[in-house]
Amino acid sequence: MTRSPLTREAVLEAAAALVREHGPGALTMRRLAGELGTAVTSIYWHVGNREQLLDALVERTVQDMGAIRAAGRTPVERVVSVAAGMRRELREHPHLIGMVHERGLTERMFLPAQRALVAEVRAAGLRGARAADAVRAVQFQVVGFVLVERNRERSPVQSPGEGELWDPPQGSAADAPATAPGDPALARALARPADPERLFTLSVRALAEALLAQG
Amino acid sequence: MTRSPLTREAVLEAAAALVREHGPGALTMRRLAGELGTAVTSIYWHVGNREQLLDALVERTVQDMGAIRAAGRTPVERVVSVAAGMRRELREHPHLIGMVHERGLTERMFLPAQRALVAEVRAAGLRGARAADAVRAVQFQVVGFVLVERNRERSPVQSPGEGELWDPPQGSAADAPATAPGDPALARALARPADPERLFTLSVRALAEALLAQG
DNA sequence: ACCTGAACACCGTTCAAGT
DNA sequence: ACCTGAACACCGTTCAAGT
Repeated sequence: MTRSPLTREAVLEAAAALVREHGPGALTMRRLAGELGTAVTSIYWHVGNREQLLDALVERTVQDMGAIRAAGRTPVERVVSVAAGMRRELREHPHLIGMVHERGLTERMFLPAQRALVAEVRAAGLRGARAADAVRAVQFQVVGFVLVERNRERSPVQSPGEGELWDPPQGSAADAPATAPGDPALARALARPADPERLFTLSVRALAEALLAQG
Repeated sequence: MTRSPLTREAVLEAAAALVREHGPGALTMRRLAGELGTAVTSIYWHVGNREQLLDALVERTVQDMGAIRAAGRTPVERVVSVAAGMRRELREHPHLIGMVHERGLTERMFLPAQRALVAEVRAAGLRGARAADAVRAVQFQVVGFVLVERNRERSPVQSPGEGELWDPPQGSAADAPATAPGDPALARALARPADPERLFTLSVRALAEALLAQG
């Protein structure tokens, strides 16, 4: 029953499967060895230590990420479509995004998207440092949004606090300004959980509108 | 040499110190016990398991966070000042923010800031669901930005990829649109590392301008 | 060149036993 | 009510030894 000889590629494949199916927490060297039917120590020979294994894994999926193409008529709509594409790609790799983030590779991951954003920003008439700022603002916005969003999904017991907002601030100092006097629709809207999809589009569009208006 | 009896408060204090000085990774039950001069198992009696200890720790510092007051003349400037305050508070607890984030408490952490934002958004004339969207958009923007920013700081080997953007896309398909034809200032700006402080203010101001303009 | 088991230094957690 | 040590089931990593 000699197994096919272990390769670096096979190790990465098994590791990726483990992460995909059971999350990054399930990726232990010993469990991986079990999955591969080898001794733990063999893995070290092929991919170095655990940290290097994770690096390779991340590198791999970053390169697998597809290009992002703009769609829409106005530059603002095209920027929004690129942002939506970035978000979609991030969300398609729910486990990886955290690992990419921890490794500081989020920007490299979005080089193609950056290229697309540059084109749109220039089409809107922005040049030089101002154009660069606009591109970066959108990139930060998108990545940041997805990070917050993903976290929100993982721990759904978020909203209880949001209701308190409308009770009198009991323990707090009296210098807290009175807010939302007589706007029950606002209060209700904030009490409801946010619709991330809508909020995302709305935010990116607002940001893009303001930034591109300078062109 | 009988030590003063162990209390829940003492455990939390020691744990907080450990995190503050050596990061969350240093907070192990055994090391904590060592620091306190007790058996590991005593900790369990006082605070439950490690997860509950972290919960309590986070809860603690979330409540310690000060109120945030708006400053400035226009609603936009006042929103920007609140956002800056949120960012400052987050950055003052560099280790905690990750823990808060993982526990999905970021929003609760910012209830006072939300109250301030509601006031400004209403001052700009927004009402109901539209006002709620504006508030949430800013909140997401700020928290997301700080998350991305913090990650960037932790792994400074980020920029190498950004240079590649301006080389001909060698391996990539020919369908990649040509970008930034003849804008060396843009290329240079994107090659330089971003100035987060500037980018933050710029982004929040742009977002606030567009959102508040609807009022 | 590739794979192995043994060993080291860590983890979090449970539990029966002490006072 | 509070604290303890022993024990269990895990970790990542090193290393000398095998083929």
